[in-house]
Amino acid sequence: MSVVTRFAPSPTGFLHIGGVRTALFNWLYARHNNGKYLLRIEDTDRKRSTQEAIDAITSGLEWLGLDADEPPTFQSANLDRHSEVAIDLLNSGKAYHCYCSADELAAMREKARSSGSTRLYEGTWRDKDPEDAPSNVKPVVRFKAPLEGETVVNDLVQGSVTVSNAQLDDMILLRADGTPTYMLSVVVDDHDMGVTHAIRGDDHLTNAFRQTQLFNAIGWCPPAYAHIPLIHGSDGAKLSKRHGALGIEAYREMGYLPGALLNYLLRLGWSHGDEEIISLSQAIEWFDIIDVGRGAARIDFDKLSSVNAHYLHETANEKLADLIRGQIAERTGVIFDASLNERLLHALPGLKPRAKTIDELVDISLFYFYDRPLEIDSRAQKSLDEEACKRLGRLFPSLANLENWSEESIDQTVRKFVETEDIKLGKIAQPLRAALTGTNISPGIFEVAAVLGKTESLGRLDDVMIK
RNA sequence: GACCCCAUCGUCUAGAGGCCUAGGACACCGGCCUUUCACGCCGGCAACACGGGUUCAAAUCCCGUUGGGGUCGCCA
Repeated sequence: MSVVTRFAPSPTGFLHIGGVRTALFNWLYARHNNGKYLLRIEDTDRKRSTQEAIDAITSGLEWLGLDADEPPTFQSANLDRHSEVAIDLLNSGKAYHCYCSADELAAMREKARSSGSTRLYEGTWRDKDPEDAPSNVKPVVRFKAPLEGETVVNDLVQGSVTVSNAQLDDMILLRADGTPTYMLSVVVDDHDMGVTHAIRGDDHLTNAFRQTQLFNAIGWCPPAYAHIPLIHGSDGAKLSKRHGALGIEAYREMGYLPGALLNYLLRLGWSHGDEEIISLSQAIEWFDIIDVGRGAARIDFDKLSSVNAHYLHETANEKLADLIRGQIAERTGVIFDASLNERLLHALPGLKPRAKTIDELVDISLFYFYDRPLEIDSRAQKSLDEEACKRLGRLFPSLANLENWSEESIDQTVRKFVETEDIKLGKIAQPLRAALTGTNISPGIFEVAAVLGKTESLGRLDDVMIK
């Protein structure tokens, strides 16, 4: 039987990092087994589902490259089918109408909790005569769950998990308005879509028992379940919306690369020996659920950054230029023409190793593009005292006379100058850096001068030097 | 509270009874390189939650304790 997995987010909020990891694991497992990976939008809660959230999920997954093998399924489109299954269950005596009011239910819940029971609904209408039904109440349809014995889920991650059926009450299949509930919809859709492996968050583990019971009652075979541990915040608490969990687009905006994010997430809870940097194709080859860990993991932005830095450094300059050009233009006001594009491309090799995220890369690239005269920051200002400015003035002519403006020739010229002035290289290199970049931190200063070009370099020098 | 799950350096993890004096990565601390900041390289700090078993031998198996997490909707 060929493998079919699915990622089934509900579009009631953004696509968060835990969801992305669930999607990744499902995607990898399908790819590894030459199976199919499907996307199902669980939008049966019409009040809370939004088009905005659907778009966020779709574009997030697209950005990450987690492509589904078929167009997404919208659960809301299958409502009739779900209801039919419930009606069948009703007709075969495996489900029944329940007329309890919200107040009655609340009372039962209260009672169950104080008596230490998990079985919230008492099964009031399970065996009652339908003749006794109040005419003014629209009933829900409940599943007639087994009262005795136990239900076992052979989880691919957690192992065999058993719960006593006495713990599980009769879940609602159809609401009073006739619409199916999540528990029913998931079961029917998983079956209809041919899902063989349901890889999802650990928070669904208890649902697996009820879903298994439903599958059995209908006479279908449940998929293999794999409940992966949740991702916690750096404080160890649940990564929830309330605790500042972010949508995937926020990570994009923070300057993380999709490949890096995926690599980082993959290593959260899954490992292959000591491997840390793992390409997607390598991951497909190696990934198996057996290697997924059982403990929850905390998100660590330092490590994410470190992985991101690695991917950033490996990204081709042209690609990087495409990624940052817009932001540079926006922040400096420059309009990129052929020569500025050229400048950016030449600047990148020196800039790249100094940045961990796309954001940082933009930050440290800006000085190449600001218009003259440059704003000199306070730290750089310190190396531009009168003496230094005069020295730059004395250096200027020999640079102006350079015919071949290259990193090597600038290097030679400056070193010669250092000899004649009998000073340390730093005495001129730092003022030069301040003049050319407006800061005291930058790539090698000869490289900077070369990338900037002769005209721009001499101009920036002229702005601060004393003749 | 009830039920279920989990437990190796600060963090992510390797580890399937002897290969463990517990390995790697991030972070942190030194050093080298160097005109600055990085990158890179070298080195260091740092963990089997606790208590009982089982065994010739336990981080690895069993039980308990403690700690953490999840679930308990006519939400998904």
